Amino acid sequence: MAPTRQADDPARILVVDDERSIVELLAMALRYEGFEVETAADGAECLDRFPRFRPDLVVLDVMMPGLDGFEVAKRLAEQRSAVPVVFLTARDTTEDKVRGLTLGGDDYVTKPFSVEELVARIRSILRRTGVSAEGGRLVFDGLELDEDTREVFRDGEPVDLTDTEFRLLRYLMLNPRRALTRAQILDHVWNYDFGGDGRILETYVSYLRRKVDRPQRPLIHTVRGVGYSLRLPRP
Amino acid sequence: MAPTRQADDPARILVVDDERSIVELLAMALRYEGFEVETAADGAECLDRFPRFRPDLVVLDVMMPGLDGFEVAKRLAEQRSAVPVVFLTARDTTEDKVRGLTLGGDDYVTKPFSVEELVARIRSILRRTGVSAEGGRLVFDGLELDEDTREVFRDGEPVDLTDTEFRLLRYLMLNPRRALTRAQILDHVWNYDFGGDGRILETYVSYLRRKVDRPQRPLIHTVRGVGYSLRLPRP
DNA sequence: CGCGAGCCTGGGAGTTTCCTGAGAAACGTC
DNA sequence: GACGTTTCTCAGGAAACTCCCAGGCTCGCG
Repeated sequence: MAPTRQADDPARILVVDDERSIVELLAMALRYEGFEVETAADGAECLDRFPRFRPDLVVLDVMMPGLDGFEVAKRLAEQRSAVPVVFLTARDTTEDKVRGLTLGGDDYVTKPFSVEELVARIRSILRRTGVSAEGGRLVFDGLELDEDTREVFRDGEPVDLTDTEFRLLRYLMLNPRRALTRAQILDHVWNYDFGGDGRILETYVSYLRRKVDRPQRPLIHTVRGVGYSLRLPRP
Repeated sequence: MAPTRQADDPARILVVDDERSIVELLAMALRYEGFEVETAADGAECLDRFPRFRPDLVVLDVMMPGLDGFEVAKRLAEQRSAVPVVFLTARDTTEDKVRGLTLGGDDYVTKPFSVEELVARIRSILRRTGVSAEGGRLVFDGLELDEDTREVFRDGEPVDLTDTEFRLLRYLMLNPRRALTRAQILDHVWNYDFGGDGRILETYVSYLRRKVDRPQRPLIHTVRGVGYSLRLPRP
């Protein structure tokens, strides 16, 4: 019998991709985020698992052998399931193709994505569909970050951030006070195939400090030999 | 029959490394910490032992003859086991290689590591995965140490510690009232290949006393000829 | 009480880690 | 295809940290 979701149950997510490593990466990350996860290796398996698992959301690769992602989504829609879909597309996929197909509550993320970004999109959709109650507004001291509008305020003043700066700040604000290691931050904020110099983190911390931190009353603190931490300054 | 973990059972840890000395070092340290430990000398043995032992966490060397650590982790994941892994990597292993594989609840530690650091990482993961209930906050008299935020308080006052100072204090607070020998402390807090002067311990004890101890009501006591002990002062 | 071993701590050298500016490369826009 | 924006690389210099040393102090013991 298909489980029936209660208010406080973890949301269920079905991950569909033919690349084993991607499926594993996502399953692990999403389970860690507290979701209940099942996986499928192709479209047919997805359609097979769907009715029994009854996910709240499907993460669906577009490029798959056999049924492609769009086709699968169409069949799901035909079953009168209003389940939202997050498509995974290759970078070179023309955006127009994806648009048009992502009309409902759907969304899409281009590979390679950062895990943090995908999780944020999923959370955003679940908020809109009312599955997850938490609001998308993060607040810490005088800092405010709205995940849905992507607006950031410092003491009420709007601040313009680039995409990477925004994701970095969001990750810090999702883990206030914790000392996050450089590796954790790089893993969550940068794309999963980022192979470059880890010192890029320092550059972006520098950018962020300039834009959202105050020389007096700094919130972004270096934890030497470990990483960074968002916390109140010592008195 | 595979044992089933009860709430208060010790967590089970499988240690996999081809260097006998490392395996023994870790097995001893972890058993002493109250974990149930099994060991394996290579990837094949790990995969063999895994289903029967059903560990809550695997400590896995990356560089091993035959199956390497990544490959083993992949095979474990294929068995739908969501077991978290702590990878042991050589210092010169590029971070990028490990990144992307440590996304879930996983983590990694570079060799040579300090035993204390590895144990701390293990505890942190088990806390997050809900296996171990204890919070990451150590308290002794007016001293508080938060393992997640890496914050230390003396009578509510925040204290800034360097990395080594923090690890030393954490080790003392994990073993309150016990007289710890110089060798024990050096073995746990410093990297296992530390070949320097053992008198460095005195230097760091001095630093710590200055930062977290009170001249009246000292907590860090010298046990002459043995080592140090964290305890209340004699009245 | 006096001696020696063990311990404490200030000073400082050497190394590691971090910060930031400058600019190259990639991307999107008109 | 030229421009502006964003991402990323690189390098010099500053700062923080680890570790060693040496002189002096303390404790325990004879």
